[in-house]
Amino acid sequence: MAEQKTGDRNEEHEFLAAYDATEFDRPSLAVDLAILTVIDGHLEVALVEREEHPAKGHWALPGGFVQMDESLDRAAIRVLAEKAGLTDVYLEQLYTFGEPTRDPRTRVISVGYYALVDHARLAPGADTSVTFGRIDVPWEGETGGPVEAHSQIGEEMPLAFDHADILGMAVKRIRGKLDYTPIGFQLLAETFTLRRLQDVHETILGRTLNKDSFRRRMLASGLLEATGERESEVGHRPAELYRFTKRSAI
Amino acid sequence: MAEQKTGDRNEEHEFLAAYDATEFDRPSLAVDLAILTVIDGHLEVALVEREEHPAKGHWALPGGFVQMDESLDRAAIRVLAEKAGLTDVYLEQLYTFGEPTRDPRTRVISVGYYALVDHARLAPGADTSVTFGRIDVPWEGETGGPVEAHSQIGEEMPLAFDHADILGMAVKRIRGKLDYTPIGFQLLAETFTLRRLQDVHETILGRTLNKDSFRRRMLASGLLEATGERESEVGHRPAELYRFTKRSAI
DNA sequence: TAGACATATATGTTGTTCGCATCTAAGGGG
DNA sequence: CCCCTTAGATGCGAACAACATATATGTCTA
Repeated sequence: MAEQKTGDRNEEHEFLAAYDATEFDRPSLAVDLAILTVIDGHLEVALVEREEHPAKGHWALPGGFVQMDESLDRAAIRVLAEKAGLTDVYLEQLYTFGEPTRDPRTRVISVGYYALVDHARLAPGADTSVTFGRIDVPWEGETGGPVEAHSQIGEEMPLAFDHADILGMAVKRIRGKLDYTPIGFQLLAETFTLRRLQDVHETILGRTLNKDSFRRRMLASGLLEATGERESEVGHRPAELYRFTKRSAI
Repeated sequence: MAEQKTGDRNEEHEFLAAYDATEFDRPSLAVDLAILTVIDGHLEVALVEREEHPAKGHWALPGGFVQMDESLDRAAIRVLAEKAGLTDVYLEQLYTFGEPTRDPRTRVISVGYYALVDHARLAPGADTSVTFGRIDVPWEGETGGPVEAHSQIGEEMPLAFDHADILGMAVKRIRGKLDYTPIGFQLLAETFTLRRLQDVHETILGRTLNKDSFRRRMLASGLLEATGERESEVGHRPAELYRFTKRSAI
């Protein structure tokens, strides 16, 4: 990096003091979260029913406006805690949506995030206002496009604003990422069997995988370590329990 | 989608009319573009020297504020045309940068984009204010992290704001994308030899590739079609010229 | 004009990986 | 104690990658 001279520094300071921040029009800035989990062989997402206009009666991704002193990541973490009562989950920025008409109130730019969480962490609190909806993906592989959602009893859950696009982008992203990154672990408890991990992968990808190839691939990745323990009370031979070696962090 | 009753429509209309758009603080919103090309075996990026504070004397990615009635993509296309005189190039949203302190003037959120363009399209106009700098990538593979730039005669070109991070993210993205997507074509002219295409891939990836495997992979992808023509005046056996079959669009 | 030279293109060989099939292991339940 | 179910290991062939070698085809030079 180049060093600035002291004269430059003073000059810059004066410039900044005189700068008028209202010179340009500014849109509102929000984060919207696709909080994903796998429940009973289905990919599900946290949704909030809108009780006010606009899009009253539709379902929205949990979201909130970004405060002036917080980063985008920090805003996403805050929304995750406030709306879903979750901390320490896998969270990643997805894409930013900025069509001028995406929100009828005013110009709102939404930075989309997705989070992956073990469904077992969702039940206990029940202090959250979110409902989980099952995701219907009308396309194969990583084609991409909007998706829809329905409740566990089959009722449609129409999505508000462009949230079908955000959610579709999230599904596309994790499908792609699953091929070369071990994000499947994030959707499981601390220890799990290889079968459970494969179930998660199959649910996300929407297709069946070869059992042996999957085993080999996972064990060869060096990201799993055997705990030495086994599952119990399963009515058949118990499988080894594995743990994610946190080496590669998030 | 669920139908709204007429009563709901009127109610929503009244709500929107009364909505106060100034309720929340709003950051400025900009787009910054990493316009990438390959020149003489080097990955280069379009940079603009800052002649005013802040970061005077540093080099910045071409960028601009998003207007209130234009989408993010449209803003990026506009900047591409205004600053670099380019139209119809490969352009994709990259990541959004929103650290509160990334711009010392005021809170500025920047939606990063990257563009890929054949370097031959950059020379003729010369009506642009951009200079191309060579990218130094201090990491291997797809590790990620900030990168630096230097001029073609070896002078450092210190990057302004967090543009080293934006550029680093762009390099990481295209390295990853190159493995399963034919974006290399975007950096070449209409027709090209397999050798040229391989050169581009090697430059981007920062490592050599096996020639035969590369040939097979490219030809098997079904995205290339032979033109029947050959290069000429090369001092050795001329190679077949290929063309990108636009089937899969951008 | 013949041959050297450089690179494109084709062919072959080997090792790795993936999918599929088969076999054995180990728990629970009747 | 036998049977059922799923875990986990082993073996085989196809597909594919890297590496090596051989041949084709242009320019350049003596």
